[in-house]
Amino acid sequence: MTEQSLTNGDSRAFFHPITNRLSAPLCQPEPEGGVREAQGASASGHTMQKQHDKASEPHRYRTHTCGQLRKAQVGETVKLSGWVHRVRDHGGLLFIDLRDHYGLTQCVIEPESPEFPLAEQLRAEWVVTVEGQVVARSDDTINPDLPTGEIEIRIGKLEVLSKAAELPLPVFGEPDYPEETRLKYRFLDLRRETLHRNIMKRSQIIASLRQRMIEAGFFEFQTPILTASSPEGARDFLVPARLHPGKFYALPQAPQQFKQLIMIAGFDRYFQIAPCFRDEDARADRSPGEFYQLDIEMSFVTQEDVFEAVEPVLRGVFEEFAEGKRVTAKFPRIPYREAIKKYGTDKPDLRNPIIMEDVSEHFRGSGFKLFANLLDKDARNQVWAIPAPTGGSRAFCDRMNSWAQGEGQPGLGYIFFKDGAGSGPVAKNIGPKRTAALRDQLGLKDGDAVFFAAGNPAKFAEFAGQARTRVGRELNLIDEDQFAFCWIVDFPMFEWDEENKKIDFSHNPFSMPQGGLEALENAKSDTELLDILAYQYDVVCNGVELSSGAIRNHKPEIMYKAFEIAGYDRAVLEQKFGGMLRALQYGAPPHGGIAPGIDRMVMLLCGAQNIREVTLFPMNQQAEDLMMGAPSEVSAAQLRELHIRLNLPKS
RNA sequence: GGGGGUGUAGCUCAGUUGGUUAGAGCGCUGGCCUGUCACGCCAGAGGCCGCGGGUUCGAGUCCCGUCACUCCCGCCA
Repeated sequence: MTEQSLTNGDSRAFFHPITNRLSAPLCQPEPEGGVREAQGASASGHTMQKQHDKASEPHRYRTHTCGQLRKAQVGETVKLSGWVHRVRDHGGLLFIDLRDHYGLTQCVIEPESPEFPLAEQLRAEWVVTVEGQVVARSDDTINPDLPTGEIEIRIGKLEVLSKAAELPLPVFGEPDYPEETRLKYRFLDLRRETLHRNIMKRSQIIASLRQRMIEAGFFEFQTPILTASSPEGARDFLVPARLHPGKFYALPQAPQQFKQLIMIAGFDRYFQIAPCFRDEDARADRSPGEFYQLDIEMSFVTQEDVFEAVEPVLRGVFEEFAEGKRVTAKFPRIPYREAIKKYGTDKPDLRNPIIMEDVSEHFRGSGFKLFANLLDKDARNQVWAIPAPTGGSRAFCDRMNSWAQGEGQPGLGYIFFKDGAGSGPVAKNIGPKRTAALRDQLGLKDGDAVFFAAGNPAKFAEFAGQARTRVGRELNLIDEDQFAFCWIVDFPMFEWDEENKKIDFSHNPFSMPQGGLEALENAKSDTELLDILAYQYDVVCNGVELSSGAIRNHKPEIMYKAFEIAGYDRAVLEQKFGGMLRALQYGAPPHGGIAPGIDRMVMLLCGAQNIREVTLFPMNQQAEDLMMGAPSEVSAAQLRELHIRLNLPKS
């Protein structure tokens, strides 16, 4: 199915210039060969065909789908049901484009037909059944953009199954409509080709993931939706417990503890297409409230084992749905600190070829006093170069500079190279020798430029990363034709919490520190503690963080120590993670896992900029479901039963 | 909680330094049309210019406030 569904799912090459519909409709059987039945189509397709072959009693609604008929069926009497996509009324002749999930078929009727008066009344999105003969179109009326374009149905009988009121949102042509309208009438929006195709692709991606995981020896288990509130992380969604006045369930932010308990229970390899709930504000790539993860956990594994299990699944599913784009053959492993130094972020977009470098030595004691003084003042300070191949014009450099100022930076120093020399104020100040040395280190040539960020890298790395991204985009250096994966490894176990002036977990308190208990006990100072790494990793694709994962800490004594370092005493740990701690005391296998975000994978594979384009029934940014009217008020009786009294804000 | 953008017909948008009766395209309704597939042609309906206040002889236009949507920051172990 895989290669073929790719072809069928490919939109652009087959995009119908006029109807905006795919010429190769979603999941339709191929005419010749006939084996090419994609999922979804097959079941009903087979049934229909069988019933048709029995001939005497045609199916109540259809003998074929709207994407199915070809020249081979010319002469047959068929029955199709679907939506009226478009009517073209020529007075003496009337065309109806009939649409269903599988495609589009043109039906035609003439005034002599007894059904003509009814046909004239048809409006967009009415649901109808059409019965009639398949006829070949004459050569000059064939529509080559439609898979069914060689035939049409001469309407014999016409039945209206369901009328449609005037549409708040047209399906045909997919004109731009406000998000609010699209969400309120989501069922109409979903009929549109683009969304319909995205949702189908999502379904196929999930089916593929599931199949790949099962083939790799993982078992799918369900974990509770009503569970206990967990102290760390995001805000919980709470559900009042009727049987326990004053107490609440929480929806799981992720099945994190459950999947570890599954390992401790001896099931060895777990996965789940897991819903996760976090009551945090939305972003374009983040649904408010709920999202899905491919949740994975494995026993008796090292970090390397997790990579070797997960990498083929991700690579495989991306290759399957990439529609020709290249997918990284072997995901490079980049230590966290190296990622920050080279890319200014822990989720680098490796399609961007720019790699930043430390060029402090070229500025130390140089005539460019601003940088030279910075380097003298504090040993931690550095100067980083952001090479900008082909960016060697004053106009571009100035544009970058004013962008930086708009970002609240003092500016963005630069040198651009032409006629064998470096130009710009920085080059003037450091002189030709240092300028040439810089150029050589960075491998730049005439027509290129380089930008500089200076100060304490901990403070400017993020901005430098943004500059790198911007340079890459503005200069068209980003190779859009690939999915570039990498593993980011060796995340620090702890980080400095500036707000509370203390050490805190940088990621997940359940991660195993590299070096184990010894490492935690041997660290003498905050600095040494902050240097401890964890078996904690991310997988990143095209600058999108798909997932975090870790080898878990399966030893209670390490857990106690780690929490102690982060400033939580024993009692807190026992109270908050009692179940987990208890489980660790009765024989826990070493284990680890990961949980790639499914919505983000689908977004990448659909080329969608917004998560609502790959979600069936999304909420808006205020976390409201405009179609169902959620959240909603509830009755006084419901509240009473739950022992809840509202205490609403005044305004 | 904070910042940016947007808000004129069902939709996409135009609307001059503030000046008569607020326009276009698409859609909708009606009529005509026998080969269209973004069909074509003719006619018509459709507006609290997001809402409230202010400045002015006069506000779609200027000012203040507010609301809605969206993007971002905070937040997302």
